[in-house]
Amino acid sequence: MFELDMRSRKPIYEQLVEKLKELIINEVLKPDEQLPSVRTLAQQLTINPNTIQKAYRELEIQSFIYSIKGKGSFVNPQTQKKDNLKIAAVKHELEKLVLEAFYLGVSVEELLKFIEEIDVSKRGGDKID
Amino acid sequence: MFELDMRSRKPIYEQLVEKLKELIINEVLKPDEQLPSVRTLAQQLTINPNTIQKAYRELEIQSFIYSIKGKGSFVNPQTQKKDNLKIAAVKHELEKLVLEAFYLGVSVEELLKFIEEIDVSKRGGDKID
DNA sequence: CAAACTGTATTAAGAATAATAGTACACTTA
DNA sequence: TAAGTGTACTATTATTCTTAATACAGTTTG
Repeated sequence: MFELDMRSRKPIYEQLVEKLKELIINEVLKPDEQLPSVRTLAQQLTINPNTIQKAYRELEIQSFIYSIKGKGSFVNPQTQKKDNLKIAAVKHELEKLVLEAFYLGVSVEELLKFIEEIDVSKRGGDKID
Repeated sequence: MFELDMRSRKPIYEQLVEKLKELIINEVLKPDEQLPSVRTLAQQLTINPNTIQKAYRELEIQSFIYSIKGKGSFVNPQTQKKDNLKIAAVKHELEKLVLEAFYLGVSVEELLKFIEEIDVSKRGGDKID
C-alpha cells in the first residue's frame, strides 16, 4: 500500500501524511472509508504504532480524516474529488516548463523554493521546510 | 548578505550552499571574486566557522567555487551566466500553472515531489529529500 | 459480560544528524 | 614575523525522529 523511504530526511510520519493525502484526494480511499488501524498499519509497514498515530493525528488536524475512539479512523468526505484529467494536462505543461528552466540553468532547489513561495503567498504560512 | 532560517529542517550549511549558488549563477558574485573567509562569514552570521567550511567544501565539490589554502575561496568563472530575462518569463508561466494546480486541489507537497521526480529522471540521482 | 479490537496519551530510551567548541597545521600576504 | 587564509580533527551539545512499553477509554463481537 505504501512505499516509504527510510533514508529520506523527511520523517516517515510526514511521508505517510503526504501519501495518504494523495490517496484521499484522488479517491483511492473513498469518503467515509475506514483506514487501517494504527496497530495494523504499523505491523504492515513494520514501524512503530506511535509513528502511524502521529501521521493520523496530523491528517485529522488538516481534516483529511476523522477518528472515533473505539471505532477507527475514516476518510473525511468533505475532501472533494479533483479533476484528474485536467490535473494531468496541467502537470504535462508544468513538466515542459520545468525542463526548460533546468535547461536555462535553474537549479532544482531554486525551483522548489519558487514553488513554495507561490504557495505561502497565496495560502498563508505552512510548514517549515 | 544572507537570510538563514535557523528553524528550517534544512541544515543551515545546505541553505548556505543554495544561496551562494544562486548568487554565483546570477553573477551577483562575479567570476573569480573572493568570497568572505570562513571565519569572517561565520562572525557575520553568528554561526560556527565549521558550518561555513562545510558549505564551502560542498560548493567546491560541485565546482561552484575553488579554494586556495592561505589565500581564500573564489567564484569559479566556469559557471556561466544564465539568460535571466528568459528565466523570468519561464517563471511567470510556471507560476500561472502552479496556481492552476493549487486550484485543482494539488497539494504543495505533491507538486514539489513532482518537480523533484522530473529532476532525477532527467539528470540522475541527486540528494535525498 | 468478556475478549478483542479501536483511538489516545504518556514517559523513557535509542539513534541519527546538525551545530558548536576548541585546537592545530600549512600556506600566503602585508 | 604577524595576521589572515583554508583545512582537519576530536569531542560535546542540541534537536528531532523513532521506538518501546504501558495504560486508559470507548466500541464491537462472540
